[in-house]
Amino acid sequence: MRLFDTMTRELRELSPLDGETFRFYCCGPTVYGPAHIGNFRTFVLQDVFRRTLELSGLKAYHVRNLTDVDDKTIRDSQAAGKKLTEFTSFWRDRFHEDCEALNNLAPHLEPSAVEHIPHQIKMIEELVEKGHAYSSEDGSVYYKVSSFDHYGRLSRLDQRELRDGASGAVTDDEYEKDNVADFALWKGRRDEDGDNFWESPWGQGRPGWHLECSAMCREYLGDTFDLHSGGVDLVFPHHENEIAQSEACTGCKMAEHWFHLTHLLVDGGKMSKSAGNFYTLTQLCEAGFSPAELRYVLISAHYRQPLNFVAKDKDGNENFPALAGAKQALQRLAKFEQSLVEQAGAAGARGFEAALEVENLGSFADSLEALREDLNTPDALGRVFTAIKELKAADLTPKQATVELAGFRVVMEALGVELPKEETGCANVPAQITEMAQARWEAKQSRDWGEADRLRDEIAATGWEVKDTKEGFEICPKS
RNA sequence: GGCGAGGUAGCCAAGUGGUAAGGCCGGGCUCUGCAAAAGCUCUAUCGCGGGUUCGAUUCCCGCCCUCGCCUCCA
Repeated sequence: MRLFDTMTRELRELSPLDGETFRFYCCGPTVYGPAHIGNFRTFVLQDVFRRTLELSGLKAYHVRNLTDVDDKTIRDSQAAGKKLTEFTSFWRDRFHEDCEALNNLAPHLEPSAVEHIPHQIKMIEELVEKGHAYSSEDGSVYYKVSSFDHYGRLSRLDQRELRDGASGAVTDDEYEKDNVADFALWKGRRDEDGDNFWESPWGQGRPGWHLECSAMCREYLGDTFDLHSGGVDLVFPHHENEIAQSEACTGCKMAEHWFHLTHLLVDGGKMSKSAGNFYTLTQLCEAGFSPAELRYVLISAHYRQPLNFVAKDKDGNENFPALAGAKQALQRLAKFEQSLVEQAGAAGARGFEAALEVENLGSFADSLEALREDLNTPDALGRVFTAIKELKAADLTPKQATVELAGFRVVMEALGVELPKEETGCANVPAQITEMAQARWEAKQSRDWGEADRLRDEIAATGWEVKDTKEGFEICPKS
């Protein structure tokens, strides 16, 4: 499989350094609140990446950390009057629930930052010893950027003119740095941190953000590993700083490949709480959409392209046209799968494990190929629908249908798309409504159209909708 | 100011040096009492101006516009 590499700015073939297992690290969430759909664009596409890798026959080892100690987790746990770990484990669990709902495969390993503070301290000691870090009077330790020749390579910093404080995010605990570009490895204890401090050779304090990833990568993936991934915003400074820390420490190239995912936009602009366009999975589910529908939207654009999540229609109503479209598209995919099942004469296997076994993808080979070429999810999706159109026109033998069905399912597994189950009406229909629907059915059978339509209107007035099917009728909440 | 991405049908979104995938919506048709569902089908010359070329949406130059990032935000 080929993938764009941020460092070299070119598509590169992926092959495991150790010849066996492709080992990669994804920067995980900071667990201090609900993850938003922008976070999930990244995590979902990383998941599609991992699935594609495995379905291509490569063995994968996926590590994704949890940032469960930093200034925000400390601040918000204090505000909530909770112990740090109690606070972060709550949000960690919510994150896991969302990931599962979105059908993301769990990473093989999910190390937590707060459980690796000794590893971080050890690394800082090494950096101080090698002259790449210095401590300040307040008990903080900073990385000396000027000591690392390659600093800025990933983000092409040498070509930039950094505008001091352009992001408006410089915080006051950065006062004691020698140079603005230097960053904290260790931060001295502050009163407002409460119980959240750890002992270190520089006194009590807390770890800096960038270091956790360097320490955990080294611990679980070694000095050099295959690929490192995260959102584009992490290119600078986070990944730049990770490289500086790790490579200054080990003397080895940290990662062979850098995989960055472009942000999601909402209605053409940046998502933010203040703009009122900050969406979580829970909110979208409450609005009547499913996680699978969100996933479909999230993979509908190429990962190096901004994805415009349309939340408001042209009249400004927040009714999520993008998700409504996804609902339709998934419905069609499900119908198609069902028709193939009928033609094949068997239900067949389904699921990621089963997909790994399939070799002949039939008409869907192109789609997997599209994923293998720089993870082109929209192209893959387009090819799926094109194949469907052709297959519908064809007269398949049961054997051919079986092959196509298996191929189709492999691609759905690669994308991690879960198709909606065939709906057989709604479970919570009030008895009174069911009786009316039954009466309408009887009127209809006796060809009393007037009465049948009258009853249907009457039912509609209560918020329910009767639809006829091949065998009879079904009742759903009116949409 | 610097760096980066991008401007393709009503919306979303691929792609290519030889006149542009796919999805949603919408229109038409078929089917069924009607409706719904389903099936079939229709809808663009690719921001603007130059250049290179037999030929550019695709390459180069200029311009306009949008979006993101610029030290702890996926």
